[in-house]
Amino acid sequence: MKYDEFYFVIKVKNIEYIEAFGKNLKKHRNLAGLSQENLAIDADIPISQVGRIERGEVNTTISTAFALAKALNIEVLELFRFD
Amino acid sequence: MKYDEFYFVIKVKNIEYIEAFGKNLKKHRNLAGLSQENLAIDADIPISQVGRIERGEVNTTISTAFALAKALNIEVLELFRFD
DNA sequence: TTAAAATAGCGCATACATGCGTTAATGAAA
DNA sequence: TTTCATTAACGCATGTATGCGCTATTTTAA
Repeated sequence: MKYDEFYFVIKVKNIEYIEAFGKNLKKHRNLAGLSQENLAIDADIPISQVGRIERGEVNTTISTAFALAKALNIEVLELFRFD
Repeated sequence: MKYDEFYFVIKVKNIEYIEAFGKNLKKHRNLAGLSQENLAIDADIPISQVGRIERGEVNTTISTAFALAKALNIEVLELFRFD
């Protein structure tokens, strides 16, 4: 078998967007004056997960976003307000 | 061993919120005049997934929300603007 | 400096979202 | 009615977010 061309189908899941989301979360957490640990406790999620989200390591779910926003005392859509 | 009281720890992942999100997605899809299939194609996700999200069966991710909003030609935060 | 607090980052098991296919049910138009 | 389009809903494999624990690194304050 012989190939003259190679085709790559790469599905990017918008790493930039996920990283921007994490950055924005961190911003709001600092504005609220909360540590990752306190935010995690208030949102009832593991502290390690807060770190992973802020670092853009995970593509988190809308229910987690909801829990975080609630703990931060802001509207969920504020976590999505960035460029 | 004898128990006088039973304690239940149930972690609800906000089914109402997930259902409201799906309802709102459906609203925006209809506003855009798109079928589930066309939206799925534009957003590059399976049509079955669009249906599951609209029906509130799945707790979707922020990157999927991003892809849907892009296909709908709206800001992501519009998908989170509901009560 | 040193000590304490905060964050980064790893490993692992489990739950679940995704991706892909299929059929059933519903709706709309002829 | 019949046909076609749309949506609902199921099954299954795979990837990955979550949850929990732990240690390393960095930051902050004393």
